[in-house]
Amino acid sequence: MERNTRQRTAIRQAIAEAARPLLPQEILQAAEVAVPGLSLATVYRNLRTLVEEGELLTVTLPGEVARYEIAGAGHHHHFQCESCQRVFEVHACPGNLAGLAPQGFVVERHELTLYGRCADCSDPKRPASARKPARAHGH
Amino acid sequence: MERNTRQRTAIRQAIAEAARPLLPQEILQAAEVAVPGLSLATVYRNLRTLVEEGELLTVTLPGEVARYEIAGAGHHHHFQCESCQRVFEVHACPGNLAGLAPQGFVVERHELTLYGRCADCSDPKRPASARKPARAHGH
DNA sequence: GTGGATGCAAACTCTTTGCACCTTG
DNA sequence: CAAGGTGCAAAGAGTTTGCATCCAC
Repeated sequence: MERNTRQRTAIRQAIAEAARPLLPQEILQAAEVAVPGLSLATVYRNLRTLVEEGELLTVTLPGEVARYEIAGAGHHHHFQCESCQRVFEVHACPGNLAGLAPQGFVVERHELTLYGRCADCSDPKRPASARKPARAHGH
Repeated sequence: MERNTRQRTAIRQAIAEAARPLLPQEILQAAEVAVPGLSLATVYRNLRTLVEEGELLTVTLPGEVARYEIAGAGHHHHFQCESCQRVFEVHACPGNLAGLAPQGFVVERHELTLYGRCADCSDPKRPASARKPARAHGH
């Protein structure tokens, strides 16, 4: 049976408030404000549980680690800003992609990712350097 | 200056012969036939070098580790078979995706991945279980 | 001969797991 | 109070790197 712990509540809320797919690290940062001492392992365990329950969706962009978003928005795609690295939902779809595959291939679903500049970063009045990127590690 | 070692030659050839994007592990397996004792570190080092030189392309599908393919095929997308997990090139593109993003977003490029059954796996005469999957790990 | 390349093992990042303790229902 | 949840640290997978040795040019 499912329990409602402070930790789970804080994790759920952090994702709900973000309105965009978040990294586990970002979720930890947002949720540990409400629950000091929250561990990354707990974030991962809850993410898995919430995905299995269908409350969250895993968003995996090419070459990126998994992000998490609230489920229920229906079929959609994602846009990643190449300036701030943040990911946004795109509620549009080119559709009708079954014909693109070679002879004999059966297309069942598709993933589309758009790249470019988000509204903030393409606005000359608000340069990218003024905003905090969604991830900061540099290999 | 670039050198042509037996290792680099074997790695290059393994990828060229595959005609589809390969995992580092698959490249190692194919290349160590020609160069016994080849190490995975050498595969990774050469992959990086060859990508930097523009000879190879990194193919990163959502939620998958990087694969590598020969560069120069022009703009294309990929198809992953959900039965054998292998990845194939798709030389078609829906095009004209710039209009899908929200107001103020600038689309510069896109990635599209199709999922379904490859020609082999959708052919009832050749069941998937008869073919070797491209990756075998099961978390 | 010398600088790039290799093999090995250790280090690193991201994620999962074992275990003892704690907390919710 | 029992089952599920948590924190910590250790373990795993995939990838990178330090270092001594090797070998192409």
